[in-house]
Amino acid sequence: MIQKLTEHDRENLQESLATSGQKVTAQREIVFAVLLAKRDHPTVEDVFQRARESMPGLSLATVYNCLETFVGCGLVRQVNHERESTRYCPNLAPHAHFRDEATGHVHDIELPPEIIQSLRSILPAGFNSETIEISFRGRSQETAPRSTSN
Amino acid sequence: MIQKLTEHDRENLQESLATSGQKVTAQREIVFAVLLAKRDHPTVEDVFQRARESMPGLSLATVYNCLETFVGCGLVRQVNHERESTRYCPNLAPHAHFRDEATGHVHDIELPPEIIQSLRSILPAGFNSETIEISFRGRSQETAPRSTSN
DNA sequence: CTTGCAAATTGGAATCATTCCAACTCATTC
DNA sequence: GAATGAGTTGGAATGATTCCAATTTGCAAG
Repeated sequence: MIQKLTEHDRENLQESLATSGQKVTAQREIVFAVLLAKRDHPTVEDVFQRARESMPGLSLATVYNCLETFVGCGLVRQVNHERESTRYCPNLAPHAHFRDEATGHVHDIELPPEIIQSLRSILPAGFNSETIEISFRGRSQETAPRSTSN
Repeated sequence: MIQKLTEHDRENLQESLATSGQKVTAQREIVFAVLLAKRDHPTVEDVFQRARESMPGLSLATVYNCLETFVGCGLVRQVNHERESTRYCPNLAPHAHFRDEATGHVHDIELPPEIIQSLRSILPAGFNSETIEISFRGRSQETAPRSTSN
């Protein structure tokens, strides 16, 4: 069973929602509380299960709605890039990706070895990573249609 | 219509496949050629459409198979993390994620401001990014069940 | 208090990428 | 030229997510 929000967390919720013109509801409180209670990067289904313990009537659609709302007003982050079709690229050189939110295009960004080095160095002892994925998202002034096809 | 593979690319394909005990087939050649022809990070559906121009009978399942094979033998990369349920986290501080391939657990990794700085600096002029996502994947000796729940 | 409205919620249907599967093809080996 | 096994195929199944139309709720104005 999920404990109630602290006064502080509740205010935070209330303010963030208010900023984008939305209200605190019982469902939103519970979903938010679930996220704060156990920070294990739950899936929607996880959140749904946990929240239902406190509010058996809660629907999955509402969990989706709440989470979307929270992401929208910056209360939580989505860990996986938003779900889209998987994309493939034959560029095997280390590089990051930049996804233009306006056009949907993905550009390769060269990745200097120093950066890869320093990234590896932030991993705590005992963490071994074969793969690092870096992706930016934002807008670019696509001057010429390069990067995208070559 | 997709041009044929160059001698060099074909050898590359042949060798990579051979290394993991697999053969070059007409379908694989075409799918590989499609990937090399236009490096715009196509989706499976994109690849399917393009490849079909050269081989009308090609099936979608085969495109999936080919791409999986290529990823398996290191010929191409998957740009989106493999498709899984979206996950959420209320940790708004800048941090990277480490996904343990053995357990599936996702750990937050602190992200020093210098790194964020230097990452931003590799973006070419004209690219503005609000969001950077960094994720490692590998194995960790999960000494204690921390990070994952707190 | 009621009435009425807009925002939220709900359950179920629809969508879409992906996976699964059983049948079929094809090159090779015996 | 039959057996073997990898590869391919189309269609069905799955699973996450979105959509939608029908309530319900929270509040504000009368």
